[in-house]
Amino acid sequence: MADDANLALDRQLCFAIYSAAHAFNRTYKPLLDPYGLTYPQYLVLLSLWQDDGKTVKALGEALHLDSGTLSPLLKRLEASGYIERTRDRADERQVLITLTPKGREMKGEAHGILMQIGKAAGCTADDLHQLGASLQALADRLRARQTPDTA
Amino acid sequence: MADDANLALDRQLCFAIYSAAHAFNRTYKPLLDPYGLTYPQYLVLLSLWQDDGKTVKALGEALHLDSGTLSPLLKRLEASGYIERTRDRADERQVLITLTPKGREMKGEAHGILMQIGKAAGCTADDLHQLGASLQALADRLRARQTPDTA
DNA sequence: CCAAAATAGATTGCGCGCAATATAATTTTG
DNA sequence: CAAAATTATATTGCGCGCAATCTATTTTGG
Repeated sequence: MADDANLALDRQLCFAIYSAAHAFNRTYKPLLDPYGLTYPQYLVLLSLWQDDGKTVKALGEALHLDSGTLSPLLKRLEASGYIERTRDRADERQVLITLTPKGREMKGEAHGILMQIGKAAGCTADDLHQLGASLQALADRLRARQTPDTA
Repeated sequence: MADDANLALDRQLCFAIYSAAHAFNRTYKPLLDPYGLTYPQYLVLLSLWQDDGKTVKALGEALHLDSGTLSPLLKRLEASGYIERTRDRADERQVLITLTPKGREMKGEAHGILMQIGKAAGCTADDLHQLGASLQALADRLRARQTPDTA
């Protein structure tokens, strides 16, 4: 019956995203281990390289993560010397996240890491861009159903 | 320079997969909560519906998970009544995972869940299938670099 | 047949990811 | 201007996900 076909599709897509995310994680791990970084921590650095000096909240919005995840993660990133956490003088509730020199230097290493990933992914930059765009669009649609902003 | 463009691509794709996986997770959560299931537990059921009576090892290969993840997860699935864990008489090292009646009945509920997801994803079954295939291919290429099976 | 190697699962420790809650600072209201 | 509501971050608890280690059971080889 059609139900079984639908279930197969469900399994295929859900599992594809789930396992692609894990495959990425596992591919990055050996590349990031030498720097004492995890994949989510690397994403934080990617975000800061683009735009340094964010608040925790802004970082959370950029990465779709909440303070329960970010607070301890950022403490570890500070402990390993990549970022600094400073209370905003003007609004003491906020914590500003800024790159240290070590954090900025790491950006230079990222290029080599990227090359490795590109090789491992084994397709053209265009293919990757296309896939990324499809995924982002899908994720955006899923998120739109969760938080009906336009009330 | 080109490096910055490459970094942007890196950020886009890595982040797209990472955040799409989380978006899926968050979309499934409210649908699975009423059944006391988590997303990885649901994936185990999907796999068993297709092929009941696997060993832990076979399940791990199907889902790309190891015993460190599966052992406690399967114990929870047993505790909530969806599966049974029985030692294989012929080889006492192995544990066979089989669906309980409750586990088999849950397959009927999956159809409704799937409909919800389809609606939330907001695209045709064909689109989803296409995207799933691209992702699976990418994940396979990434995994191929990690474990050079063909030694 | 028995010791060594291999195999299947389980356990431990650590880092997310998220819900729920707590705390502290700021803003809004009465 | 003080109490209440809001906002930003931190903490706690639980379930993965994975490396490393451990135990128990085959399987192999001498």
